Amino acid sequence: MPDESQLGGEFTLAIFKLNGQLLAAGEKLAEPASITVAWWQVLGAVLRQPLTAPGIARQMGITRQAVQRIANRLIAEGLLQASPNPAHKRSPLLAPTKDGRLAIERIRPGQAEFSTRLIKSFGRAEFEALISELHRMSTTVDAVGP
Amino acid sequence: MPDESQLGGEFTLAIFKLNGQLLAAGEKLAEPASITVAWWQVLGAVLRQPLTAPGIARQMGITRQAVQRIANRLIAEGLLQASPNPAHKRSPLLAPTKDGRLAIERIRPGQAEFSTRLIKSFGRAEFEALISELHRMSTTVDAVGP
DNA sequence: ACCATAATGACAACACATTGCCAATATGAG
DNA sequence: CTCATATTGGCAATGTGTTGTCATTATGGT
Repeated sequence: MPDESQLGGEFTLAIFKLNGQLLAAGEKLAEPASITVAWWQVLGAVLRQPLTAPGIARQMGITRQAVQRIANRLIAEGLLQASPNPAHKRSPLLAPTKDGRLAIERIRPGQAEFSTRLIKSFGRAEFEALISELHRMSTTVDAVGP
Repeated sequence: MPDESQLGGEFTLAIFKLNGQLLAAGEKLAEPASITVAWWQVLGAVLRQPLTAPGIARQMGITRQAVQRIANRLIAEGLLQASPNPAHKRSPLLAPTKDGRLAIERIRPGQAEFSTRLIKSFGRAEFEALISELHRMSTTVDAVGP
């Protein structure tokens, strides 16, 4: 059993590194719309259907407080709007404004271009297989994790 | 070409999620030593040989300022010590103190246990293959990236 | 040896995420 | 209906990372 500990560390570092690389790539892609990656993620979460702030947080896998602060900021910037929620008097449904959708639209071409080049360069079949393995790894970490 | 854009997004989200999961696991593992994951990483970087703060940063792939602040904190906590650097009068070499090594030692068993269980559950061959693909993906992102 | 350039440490401002706490509001079991 | 419990938004403190700036110190080409 050659060094499980070291192998685990190598895996962790590989994920951390890729996380940083993708964040940096996202910043560049989001720049033309003058928004940050976090704003992009929140706006993206409500493109298809309005959600409450805690609902967005659950979908993104981060805390509701983090989403709440970004949502407040996005509302102040006029990119997100709150509508009364019939199911929750205290928790309005959040949806992008026209400007919010415009911002996402301005990012889309660059994102599509980047994805296309990345997948082409990495190999489409291998790309899909990698995603599949990453999902399986997520499940495994949840099952095993300390 | 079915939706490269969506596939790219799915990949990014998978990496972000795993990043969060591994950070959370790391926090739990580091807790018995009362240190954070960032402290652990910095201490881990100088276990084998002393490095300067910018040297640690280059190895970790983050900015020297981020490392510097953590290093200053670790020195204040008595986990890291600075020794004169013959090659750089302004940039001391940083090495763990006895307490610093003790802290890492206290983490090691849990980390080894977690790694072993993770690799066993995921499959060793698949685990190694995944790391290899992640490295290849890092290279691809660097080559393609916006 | 000299001087432009690079590297380093310190400091500040900002973005993002976390935990913990509080008060107000839903929700659901009895 | 009532009351314990869960959810929600707001606020504060903290940790981690970034960029930018500044003064000081090395480094290297001429």
